[in-house]
Amino acid sequence: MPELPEVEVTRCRLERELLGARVKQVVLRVAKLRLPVPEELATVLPGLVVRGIERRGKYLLFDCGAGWLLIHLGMTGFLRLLHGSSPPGKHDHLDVIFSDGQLLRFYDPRKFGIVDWFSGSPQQHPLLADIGPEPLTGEFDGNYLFEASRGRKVAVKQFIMNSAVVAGVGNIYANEALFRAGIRPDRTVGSMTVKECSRLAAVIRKVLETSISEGNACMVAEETVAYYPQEFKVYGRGGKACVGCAGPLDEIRLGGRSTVFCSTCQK
DNA sequence: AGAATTACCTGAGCGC
DNA sequence: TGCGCTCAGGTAATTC
Repeated sequence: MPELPEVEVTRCRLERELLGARVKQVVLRVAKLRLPVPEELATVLPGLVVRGIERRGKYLLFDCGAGWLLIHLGMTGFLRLLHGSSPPGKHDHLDVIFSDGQLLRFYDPRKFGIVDWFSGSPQQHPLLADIGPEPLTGEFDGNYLFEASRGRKVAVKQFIMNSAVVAGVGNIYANEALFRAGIRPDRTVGSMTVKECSRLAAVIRKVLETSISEGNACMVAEETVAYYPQEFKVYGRGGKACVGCAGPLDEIRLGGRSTVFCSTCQK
C-alpha cells in the first residue's frame, strides 16, 4: 500500500540509481492494468535516457526527454531495481531494461496501478491536471484548507483524501493526521475553524515528512524499492487502546473506508 | 456543483 | 481441504 512517503522514497532511490541511464529494452507482459498500458512503450522508450524523476501526488514521472513515463503503484504496486536478468514472477507486468545492466521491474498483483507514456507537460496529462497542491509545499497550508472547505458538507477525512483538494493523502495518513490534530474524521469539513485547518495542514505535512525521513533512513542497499511500514497510532488499531487516553479506539466506515479514531481525544 | 456510489483486481483471512 | 464470503483500498467514472 504505497502512500505518498513510500512513493517519495522510491523516487529518491530510483533517481539516484537511474539518472543518466539509457533504456535498452522494454518487456511488457501484462498490459491490462487499471488503464491499458500503451504498447508503443516498447518501441518509443529504447534509446532514451532518464533525465530526472519527479513526483506528483502518488504519481511517479520519469523524464525521458522525448516524453514522460508515468507510473502509479495503485494499492499493491511495487518497483524493484535488479542488476542483470532474473526470471519474472506471476505479477511482474513490466520490465524496463537499461544499457548499464539495471532492470526496473513493475509488480502489481491487484493491477490497480497505472503505466502510461505521454509527451508534453505533466500538468496537461488528464490524470494530473486536476490534482490539488502538494502537501509538502507552501501552497498547502491552513488558509488554503480553510478557504477550500467553505460551504462543503463532506466529512473532513474524505475531504483531505480528495486528490483535487490536496495531492497524495491516502487512508492511512488521513487517519493518523486527524488523530494528531485532535479532529474527528466525521466532522463536516465546513465546520472547521481557521485554527483547526492550520493544525490539520501542519500535522499532515509533519506526518508525511516524518515517514519520508524514516523511509530514507532504513533505505539500505537492497534490490527492493518501496514500502517502509512505521508504527501507526490509530490506523489498524480499531478497538485497541488509544495512545493518548487509553480508552478504546472507535472504528467506523467513511465513504467505504476503514476509519479509526478516539472519541475522547478527537473533537 | 457537490456528494455518493460503483468499478477495477486478487490475495488473505475467516466461518463452516 | 476447500468453498464462498468479506475485506483491503486509489482513483476515475458514473449516478444521484
